[in-house]
Amino acid sequence: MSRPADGPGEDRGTPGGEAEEPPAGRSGGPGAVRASGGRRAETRQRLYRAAADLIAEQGFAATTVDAIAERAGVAKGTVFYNFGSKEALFAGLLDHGIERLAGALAEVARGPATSPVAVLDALMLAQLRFFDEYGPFARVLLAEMWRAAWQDAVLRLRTSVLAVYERVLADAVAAGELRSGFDTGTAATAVFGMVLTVAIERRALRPDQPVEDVHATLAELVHRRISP
Amino acid sequence: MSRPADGPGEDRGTPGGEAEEPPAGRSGGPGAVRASGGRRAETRQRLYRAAADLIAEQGFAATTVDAIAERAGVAKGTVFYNFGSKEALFAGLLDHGIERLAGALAEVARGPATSPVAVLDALMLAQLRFFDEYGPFARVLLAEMWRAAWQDAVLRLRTSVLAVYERVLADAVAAGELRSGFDTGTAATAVFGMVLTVAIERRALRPDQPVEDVHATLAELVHRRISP
DNA sequence: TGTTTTGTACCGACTGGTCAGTTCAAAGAA
DNA sequence: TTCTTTGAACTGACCAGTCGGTACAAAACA
Repeated sequence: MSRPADGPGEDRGTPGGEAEEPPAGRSGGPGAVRASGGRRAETRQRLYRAAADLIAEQGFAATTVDAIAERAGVAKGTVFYNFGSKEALFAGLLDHGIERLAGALAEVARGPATSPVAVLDALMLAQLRFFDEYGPFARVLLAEMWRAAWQDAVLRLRTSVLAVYERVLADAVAAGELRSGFDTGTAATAVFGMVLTVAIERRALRPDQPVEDVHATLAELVHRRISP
Repeated sequence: MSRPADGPGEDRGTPGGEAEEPPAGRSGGPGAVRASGGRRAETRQRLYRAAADLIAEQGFAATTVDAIAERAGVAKGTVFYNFGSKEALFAGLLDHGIERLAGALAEVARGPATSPVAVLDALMLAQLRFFDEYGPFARVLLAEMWRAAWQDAVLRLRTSVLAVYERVLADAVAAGELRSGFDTGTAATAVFGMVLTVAIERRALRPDQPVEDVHATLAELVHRRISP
């Protein structure tokens, strides 16, 4: 093997790691860390988007790395340079999406304090809008959420997304708007799953229906406005 | 091959078809049809169950026919003898499950006529119980429901399962329990997705919690009993 | 009655193709 | 100079589907 002198076989520089940051030259050069101010980040974004699109259509296993690279407009080698493996790319995609969703919901929850029911409403709308914008990600999440392989991601989903719902429901209990003893954990999952399902269905089957209409229906379902 | 004169190459007996019934000897021998009293049907059942288990864990593409055959305790050839292809096996599995679920819900809807809200309650409980019993199928359905490849099955799901929910919601509108103009289609999907998600979550994370408790939470969420 | 034929159901080694991941020299960017 | 990307060839594992063949029960026949 011709490899010059790169240390014992194993892998060469192998940059693709978990790190969101660039690999950080092991030479410790100080300036090197911040590195290519965003070129690499942009490549990763493109790969995330391409992967989400394809995996939403075909599933993880059926989607080839070649196809992802082609759709993203990069060379196959770039995928492995950036992520190291197909699985790591996917794990990164899940994390990235969950983080954004959690951010969107947390922002709503931080908003001007009104009644818990109003906040719940706003959360559902925010989730609906998020999945409307990132439809492929919604499908990927739905399909892969319960696979044992990605339990880490599911855990993050629970602690960062479902927790927002659960907190609001707990507030509602505290405010006397829900019976005390109400199972806020199950209800949080229920609302999340409801919104996720409807968001996907709307995109797939009724793209013309305004998100706001769908949201109104869900709001009516979930609280007392149900009554005529 | 010893088969006498079976026509030009193409496929030989190629039994694996859609038919639920045995292929039925073309010689028309009357007794032959009932054939080996359900042996084949039982093999198919075993294959359905094995496929559902494995696909729930790993997804369709990642599940090999070899693995399905092994888990079912049959030879690989038998899978192709019975279904013709991996895809056809999966399509059969979806159909089979949807048919059973639709049957369970339709039976509830046919029951003694009470208020629409009570029927909605009963439907949710029935769906919860069904997915509790056929957990792997629930996960398969959730994960694969939106893939373009299985649109036929989704259509059947809509016309035979979601329609039951939609009808009850329409009854509720007619009975004045919901505002007229309420979007029963979206709401039906919402309820279905909510129950599906919660059923999977319960099985995966809280297997000890009684289904009835989960149902009570959902019931409170969905209609006016929400109020303290 | 015993024997032969027929068709169903199943078996499992084998094949042809596919794909994740590797390697590497060279070019572009910062 | 160093980091990042390119592009194309290569490998080794893996897998859907095939096909020659077996087992067996129920006709059909003698």
